[in-house]
Amino acid sequence: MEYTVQKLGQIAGISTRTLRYYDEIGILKPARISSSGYRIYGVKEVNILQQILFYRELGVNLDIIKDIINTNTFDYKTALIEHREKLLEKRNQINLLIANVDKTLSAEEGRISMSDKEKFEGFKQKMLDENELKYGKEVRSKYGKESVEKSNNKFKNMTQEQYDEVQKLATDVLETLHVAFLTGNPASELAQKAADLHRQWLCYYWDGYSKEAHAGLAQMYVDDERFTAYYDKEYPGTAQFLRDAVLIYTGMNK
Amino acid sequence: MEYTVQKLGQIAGISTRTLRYYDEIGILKPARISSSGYRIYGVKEVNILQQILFYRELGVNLDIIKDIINTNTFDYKTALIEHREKLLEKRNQINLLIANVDKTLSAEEGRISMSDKEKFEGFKQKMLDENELKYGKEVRSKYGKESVEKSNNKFKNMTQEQYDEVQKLATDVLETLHVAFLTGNPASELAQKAADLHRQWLCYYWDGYSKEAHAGLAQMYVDDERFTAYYDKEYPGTAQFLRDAVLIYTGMNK
DNA sequence: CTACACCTTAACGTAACGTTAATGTCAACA
DNA sequence: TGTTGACATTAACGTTACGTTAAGGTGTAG
Repeated sequence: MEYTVQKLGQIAGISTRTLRYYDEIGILKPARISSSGYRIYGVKEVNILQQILFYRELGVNLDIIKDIINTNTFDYKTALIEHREKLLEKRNQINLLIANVDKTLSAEEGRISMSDKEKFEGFKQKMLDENELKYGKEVRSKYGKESVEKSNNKFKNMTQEQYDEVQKLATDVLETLHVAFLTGNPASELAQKAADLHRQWLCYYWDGYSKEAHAGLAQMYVDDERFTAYYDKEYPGTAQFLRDAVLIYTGMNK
Repeated sequence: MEYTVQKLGQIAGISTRTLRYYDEIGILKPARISSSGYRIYGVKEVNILQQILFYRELGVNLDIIKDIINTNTFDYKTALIEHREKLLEKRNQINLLIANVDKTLSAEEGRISMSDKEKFEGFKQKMLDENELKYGKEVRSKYGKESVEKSNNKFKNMTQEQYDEVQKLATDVLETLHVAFLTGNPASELAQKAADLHRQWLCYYWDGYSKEAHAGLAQMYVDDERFTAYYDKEYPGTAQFLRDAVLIYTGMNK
């Protein structure tokens, strides 16, 4: 079976230009050149091309693909694992970009809702505002405004007892956390208790609990200095400790 | 406050080349040109530059940024929301790539298991140990031991009947495929039956079935010559036929 | 007056091809 | 045999957002 550029291009689903380019950069040379100067590819070249396209689809750089196919002692598996790492990194970058866009969008909304704030009154309302100010933006940016609004509604409908319970939970979390912190082990029973209390506390604010969101918030406690300051006030390092505990608690620690 | 290229570049954290380029493409013109031809920027330009850099950080194309800052009737919010969509799409693509790499890696193991299986029929545990020795450490360190153990347990817990069923399914897939192949139509009933058998077979190896992953694997059968060789052994073209059938079966054939 | 830091324009290089442009080749048909 | 149309070839510019020389003019401190 011999193929010209177009035939090979057709069965492989790529352009003739691509084949010429691959010839040019030495990634796929034709089996031979016809008397009239045509590129003629054979079965071996088809297989190599399949390899190339396979890696290309995975987003691997052509230079590296060149190494892959030129090195017969190539470690296929290691290469894929390394490539996977790169993809994860890329995804993280995009996640960051998304978070930034979200933040911007919610900040924009924040400005608009500021004018609506006159409607709000009462101490619960004040608390809400504070909460909003403190956590709204970040949480909103991460999990969408819907959940935050749900949370606000939930909070507005709290009874006095429920409200007291929340306050108590908040201090419980902190106290348990501090004692656990002294043990130094975020997997310890006490630390896990703290993480569980933290989850309970959260559930007063979030309508739908999810491990991912919980772990994400815990990570934020470390990333955002305002949160860090709150938890580290008495014992520096507590925020990080809480994050570790929550990661274990949620099973999100890889 | 007036700035030359370098001063502005320093406070903005960008190169002088970038500023000249922005001038060149008309995205940021200096306030005036000094008698000696130097670019002189003012406060207004600093603000515009901040805008530019802000959008740039979000990954927005310079052409679009140009529109944004040149159009006073520009709808920032819509633009950002659209940009967000694009980012989400990109992330999905990367997720797909990651999933493909993962499946490739695990399928690779599956393939090795298969060839070993024939040799060591009846010695499942021994094979498990070998697998563990060869790949356990590496995969475990990269992906956490959980998934590997899941896979092992799944395999270990197979009854003899289940094991036979897998073997039978594998040959069923191949036989059905070969007969269907002669019809030449991957949408034919028989070809779809083969795709379904293939799915059943897969489900013995994959913990969570998904159309995307199934289609991805089928594509790999065409892209990777080792898989191609397996399916094309008797009738060349079978791998591609299976892929087409699976693409139709999963509805991923656009 | 001389360094020396700073400014300028011009032009090539990057990754992976797409897209003309100008021209040669092959098979088929009148 | 001549023509047509589908194929092939090389060459070269265009794409993004600058980095990197190169060659030369300007401003100011010593």
